[in-house]
Amino acid sequence: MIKKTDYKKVLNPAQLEAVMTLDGPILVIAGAGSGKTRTLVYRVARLVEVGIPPEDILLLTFTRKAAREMLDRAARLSDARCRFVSGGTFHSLAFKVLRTYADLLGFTKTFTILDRSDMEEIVHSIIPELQIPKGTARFPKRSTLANILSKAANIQNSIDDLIIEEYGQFLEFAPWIKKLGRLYTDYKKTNQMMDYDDLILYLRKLLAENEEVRKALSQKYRYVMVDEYQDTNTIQSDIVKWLAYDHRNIMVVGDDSQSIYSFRGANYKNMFDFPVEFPKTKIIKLEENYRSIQPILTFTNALMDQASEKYTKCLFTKRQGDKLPRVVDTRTEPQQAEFISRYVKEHIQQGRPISDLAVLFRAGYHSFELEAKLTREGIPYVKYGGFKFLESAHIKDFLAHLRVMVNNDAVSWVRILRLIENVGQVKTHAIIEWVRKNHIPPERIREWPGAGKKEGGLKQLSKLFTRLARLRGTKPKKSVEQVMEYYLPILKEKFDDYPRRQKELEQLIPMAGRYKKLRGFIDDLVLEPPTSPADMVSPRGARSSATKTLTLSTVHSAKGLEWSVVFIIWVMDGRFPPSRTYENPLALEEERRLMYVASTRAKDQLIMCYPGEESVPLWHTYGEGGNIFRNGLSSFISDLPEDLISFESTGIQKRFSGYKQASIGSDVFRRNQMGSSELNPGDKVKHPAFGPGVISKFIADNKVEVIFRNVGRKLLHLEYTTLEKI
DNA sequence: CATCACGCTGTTTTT
DNA sequence: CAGCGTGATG
Repeated sequence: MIKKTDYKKVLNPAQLEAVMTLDGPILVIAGAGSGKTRTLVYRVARLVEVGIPPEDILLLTFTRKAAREMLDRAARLSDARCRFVSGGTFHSLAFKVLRTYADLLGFTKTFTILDRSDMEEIVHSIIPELQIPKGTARFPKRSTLANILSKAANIQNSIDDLIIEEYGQFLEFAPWIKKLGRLYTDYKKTNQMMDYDDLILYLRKLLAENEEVRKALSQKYRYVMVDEYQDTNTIQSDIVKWLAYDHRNIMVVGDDSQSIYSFRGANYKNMFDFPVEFPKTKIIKLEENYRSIQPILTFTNALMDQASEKYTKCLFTKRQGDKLPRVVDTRTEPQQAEFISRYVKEHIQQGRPISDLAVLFRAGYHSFELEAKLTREGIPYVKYGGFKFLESAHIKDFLAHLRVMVNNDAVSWVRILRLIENVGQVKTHAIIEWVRKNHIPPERIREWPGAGKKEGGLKQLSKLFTRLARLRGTKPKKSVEQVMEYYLPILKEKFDDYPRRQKELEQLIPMAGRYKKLRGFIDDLVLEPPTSPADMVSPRGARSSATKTLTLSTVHSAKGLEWSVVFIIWVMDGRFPPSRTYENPLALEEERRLMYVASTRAKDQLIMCYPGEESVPLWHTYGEGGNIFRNGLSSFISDLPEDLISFESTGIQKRFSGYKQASIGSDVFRRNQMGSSELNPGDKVKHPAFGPGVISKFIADNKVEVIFRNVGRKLLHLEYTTLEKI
């Protein structure tokens, strides 16, 4: 069905210009809530309307889901053909292209994609090869190593530089980490594997070095649009350049103020470089906000005015409202929780829906205290963010069985075998070695010469694989059911909370039902993990009655969601390495952007809660279950003109002052081993941890008097220390 | 050689 | 809180 659209009626002048300009490079600077998606949707519709075949249009978005939603909307409002527009993430595009051209890079077309935890497992398995001397303390753990390697790949930095800049505490391990990186790369090559970073790196390589591929792609995708351009990294922006190299029909949309993915190499400066790369770029600013009331926008404008590098834009709105954003100065986490739960209760009493409310946190674990409070008060809530469905152990276990059928990879074998009783690390590796050497198909695993009575589990496993082998070539649903039958007993044995996990696993059956081939199912699961809220709800305190929900969320997963009242909990804690503290102006900038993103989610009211300024210059702790906060109020809020925000205080007396270090309660002590580990202001952190080892060493080195209490059977509890007065 | 219990460490965000 | 390493036990 094709509807004629009167664009002038539904778009404002800036949006209209973005929609009607079809050729040549365009940069759309889309402020928060300015109808960015709407603009993209109409532009897709317009392109199709003027006769561009939908499959010639490429829409790169942040998530696959975002692409689908946009295309559905475009299809609904004008032309059903919009559904056939090519849309997806950089990674899914790369995957499609690489499946076709893998041989040009020395890969087979059936290479395996590694997700983050696969990567970590491989990294972990390589560590012994480094032959690190025994007794070496604090070698980074697998997830940290994976982070380092991945980030180095993403920002195109040497591992040395990255370690110096961001992982100073691991400086002494740099040579080993570099070696690890090389071994990991080798491993991937010999096993025909690519991780997420490789996908985009190889795509760029293909485009840069192979003119044929570039021609083919730019002929295929004659119109390219990129959403959330501020969140692309340099590699991705290179890909964009190559894709548009021949035709220059490229539109990128983003907001330099909303860049939140710098931790994985996103570079908002791409927004500034775009007009340089593409001369004669048309720059269009969308500044009218349709979401918030003016006081909130005035506040966010003022916030971003402080940014050092930006496209100057000024958000405005026609929405009426005069409530100022409130800053509520609490002193402890329990107080924050108390304040919010009281607000929520009043809100409910006034008969307003609880789903109006959202609480944004920068990090998932900042919500623990509030979650506990809400649970105690019987206030239902849903938590978004946190660990993904696919990353949980049971899902990985489960899928490993299927993956072996598609690709005999060692990572999956390790998972599968470790689930069998009486098979540990040693036997696992012996079996894998045996399988590899003798080219044993999975169904013959029971023939392993080392198997005795104890390893009866191998027989069961063989049976499973025999069944799966028979199902080869059929639709994946049946295979999934077979694995389910095999795995459920293991699940029940392994996890106490198996009912929940079982339910999650059962979701896989209908998903598999939509696929014809097992391989496609698995590849999509890795590249396109289910991201609906239902999938993301964390086990912790989640309620299924989702009608009345207070949504807790990290800033990140809050993208694209809206609420009337938003609380922002802004915890400044001392857990980050030195580059993230406020001595670093770049970190301040990033914090400001995060705050901007968070605040522009608000519709009517915005309430910020955070610990107030203390006179303790270094760090201090709060009571039971508290956090270590660093220097309270953030400078970029306190610098703002007073009439933009209203400050309130819950008026709790200062607990500690005048000491470099105040007190460490035993509970807090257990929880807060992070943070600044040298206890001198301005000193660089040498250890990531602030645990008993570091404390006692510090005490010894500095000959500081310390009082130990609660020296129990378990652990030396350091309850109170007093260091020198400032 | 596997497993269990215990103690310790390190905790963001995600394709 | 969970994941890791270690050392004791079977």
